[in-house]
Amino acid sequence: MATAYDPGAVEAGWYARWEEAGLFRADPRSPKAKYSIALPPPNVTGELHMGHAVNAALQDVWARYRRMTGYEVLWLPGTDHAAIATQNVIERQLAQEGTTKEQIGREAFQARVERWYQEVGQTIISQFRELGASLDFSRTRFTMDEGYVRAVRTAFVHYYEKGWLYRGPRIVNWCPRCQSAISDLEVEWCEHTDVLYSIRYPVASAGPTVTTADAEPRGEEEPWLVIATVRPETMLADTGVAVHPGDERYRHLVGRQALLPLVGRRLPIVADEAVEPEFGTGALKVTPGHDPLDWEIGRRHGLAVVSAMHPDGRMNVPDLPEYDGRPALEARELVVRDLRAGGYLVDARPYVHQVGHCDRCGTVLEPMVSEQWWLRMDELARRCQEASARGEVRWHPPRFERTYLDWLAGIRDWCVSRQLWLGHRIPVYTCGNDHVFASVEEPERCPTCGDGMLAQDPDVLDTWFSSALWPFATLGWPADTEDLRSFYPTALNVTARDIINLWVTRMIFSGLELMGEVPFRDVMINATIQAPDGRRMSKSLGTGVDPREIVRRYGADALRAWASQVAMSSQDVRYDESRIEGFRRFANKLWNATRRVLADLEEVPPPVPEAGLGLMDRWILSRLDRTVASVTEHIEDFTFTGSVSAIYDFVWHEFCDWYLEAVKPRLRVGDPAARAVATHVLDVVLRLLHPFMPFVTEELWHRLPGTRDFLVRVPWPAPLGRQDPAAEAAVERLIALVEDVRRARQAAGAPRRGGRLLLEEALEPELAALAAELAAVELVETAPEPGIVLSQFAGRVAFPVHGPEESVHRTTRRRLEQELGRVRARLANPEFLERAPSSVVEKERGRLAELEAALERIGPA
RNA sequence: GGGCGGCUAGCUCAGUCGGGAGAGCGCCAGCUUGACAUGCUGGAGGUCGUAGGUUCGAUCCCUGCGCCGCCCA
Repeated sequence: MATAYDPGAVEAGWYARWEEAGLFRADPRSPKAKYSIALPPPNVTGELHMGHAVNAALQDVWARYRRMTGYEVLWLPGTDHAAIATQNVIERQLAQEGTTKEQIGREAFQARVERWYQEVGQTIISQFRELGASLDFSRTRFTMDEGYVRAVRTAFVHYYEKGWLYRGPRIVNWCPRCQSAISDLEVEWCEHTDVLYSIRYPVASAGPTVTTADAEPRGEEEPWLVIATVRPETMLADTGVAVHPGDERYRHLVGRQALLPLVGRRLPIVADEAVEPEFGTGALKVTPGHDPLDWEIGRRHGLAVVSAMHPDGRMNVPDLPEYDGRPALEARELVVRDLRAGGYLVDARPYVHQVGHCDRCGTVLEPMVSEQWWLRMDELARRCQEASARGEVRWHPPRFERTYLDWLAGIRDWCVSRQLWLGHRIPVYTCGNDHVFASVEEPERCPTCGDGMLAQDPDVLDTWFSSALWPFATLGWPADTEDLRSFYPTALNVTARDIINLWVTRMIFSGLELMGEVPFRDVMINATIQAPDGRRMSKSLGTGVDPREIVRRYGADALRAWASQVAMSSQDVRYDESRIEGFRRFANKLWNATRRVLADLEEVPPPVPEAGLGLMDRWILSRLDRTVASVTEHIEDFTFTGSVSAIYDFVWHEFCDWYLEAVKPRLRVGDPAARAVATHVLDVVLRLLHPFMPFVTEELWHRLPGTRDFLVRVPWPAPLGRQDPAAEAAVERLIALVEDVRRARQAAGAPRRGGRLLLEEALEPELAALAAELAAVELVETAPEPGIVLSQFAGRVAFPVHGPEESVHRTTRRRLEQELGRVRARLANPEFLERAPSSVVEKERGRLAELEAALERIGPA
């Protein structure tokens, strides 16, 4: 066995053996209880990043733990076609080659995409294998594979036939670069500094006659209104002016008309609650075609909708040739120039506000009116709320349930259509006689008139529409499959919090509506891993971390243990490589501890005997029982941090630091109890650690004597009922004594070994001898003079050097006296004695006695 | 504007059903210790963001404030 743990050497080969043994292949006919997880499918936009690695590590803890606790586990992998994101990736590639998707055409584009899916899909799967993820790759799914297409079409037709899917012109977030609508949740808001322009809109005279656009003030009548806007070019599509109904300044103008500068259109002046009287002058230009709020106002007041922009973001105003066809920003400059020339521009000042960007390509979004498909959300949202009220989905941490409920409470209909080349085509057809119908199957003729000239809707579905079906479409839905019957609902969904509403919520209502049951019982939200600077990891900024690089340097086990320890933190976690490195060292520690135990094993040791154990044996078995309980409880509570810490501390600071150090001589001479106990502890530790560090535990497990099945098929350890408070108390005294002597030795500047120790407090003889050995001193029966008085344990020790005793005592005395002062002050408070629980008071009195005794032993200065 | 979270050692983070403040890394000093220098031994380092309140007692509970981050509008 190598003297140093080498993750690369340990991890190579195991995954293939696991797969060969079919360990991760789920059997729907197994009599065991079922436990399933649908892996959140990574986008096929590229390779896995740190977020995926963390997410997968947590799921694998559950998958392996549940297998070891007797469940039939299905952890189902797959990938998501991520239409808009993938299309962007391919478009960027094409741009680099100096072409565009329009130039190569739909067919060639499709072929490109297929090739890309193949390559990236393979990379992603091999990355999961490197991480040790115990996925059932025989069931790998893709959101565009044949069966999945059927699921998507079935879901669509289901909603369509219920009347919940409708098509209509509405204002949407439009990305001029992607040339597609995107949903509210895909808007990324960024702060921008723009210019806020104040513009005069003349008020038309009361009569029906049209006045000239550049009307001058006349008489006592209000000659104009001033409106404010950061997007002056949109005024070309204004169809009204709105003021707040309670605004005295404008009350007399409501019902009259304003004249739109540069255009000459008459704009009704309406009163609407949505106007903020404090903003600007309190008068709002209403542009229903290019602003969501204005769209609502326009609807309430029956204002016309004018669209002044092409889908690519250029102006569409044929009547105004000087602006027509120009990009929005260019048109903005021209409009401002002309307003200024016409005397309409009152003011222009810098203005900081939030601007929506496409979260896929970063382009500034243009609210625009277009024809889209919408899914009615009222009933679906209500079902989610009811399921939540019944406690059917448990969130971890629980507060995230509110993220979901708050969103549902203010929900709006879901724009499910996208104007992309990539994705699930909307299964709606129109025949030559204008009959419109939806169909799961590819139809040949119109079901109403039999016409065969069918045109399919050109749009595709929002990717999240298909992702929402993931937990059951992957199991074969809409077919009634064995997998679906055995593994739905799934047990768990582990997800980053930024997709709670994009994905988790939509899976829940899709499951409730299409399967009649929630898709999972538990939702575990994993923290986001940030770059060390506290910002999101970003590929373009070079702050991203490639998990494969980390695996290469520290091992998948170290990466996973770290992920388990940090990823349920309350909030984001900054990436800190030294912590991952710490787990590599931990694996080395475990490796060497195993090596040490194995070095003296000649054969399979007997089981741990009931009697004849030493105090150290009883102590470590007792501590082990507590560790088993703690690790298990923390997994069940979704607080893996506690599990990892419990096992780390036990292995390093109890088993290695004290037990192994203590029993080395016994192991060497073949003490059967020590061999049995040490082997047993390793046996249990490797099982406890396996879900977190599968490779190194598997490797060491198979090196233990005896025939060994794969760890994931070995039962999860249960406490042996070996808790032994007496042994724990006795060994605590031993530790206090050894630490006391070591501290005194270093404080005195004494050599590493040697010295005489007198015990003035009872300690079991076997522990006394052990303490002398561990502290490298000789036990004596008479007081060594001069000696250093110990503080935690009653005793004194003399080292071959003399002189520093008093300075050591001074330091100790100062420490003890400080502490004593605090305890005395507390006990001097009559209210404390009266009101604090007696156990707390007793504890303080005990400490007082200990401190006083220690000071007494040391004596006065 | 509304909501949520964070603020604990130099750094990254645990923790506390209210009762002697922890880990890893880093730092200082010393060690070829019969498993491990990916190690061993000892040590330094914190008014637990801030101001109040409740309490015998607050890092923990309550209120206000500040800064950082996220979500929603």
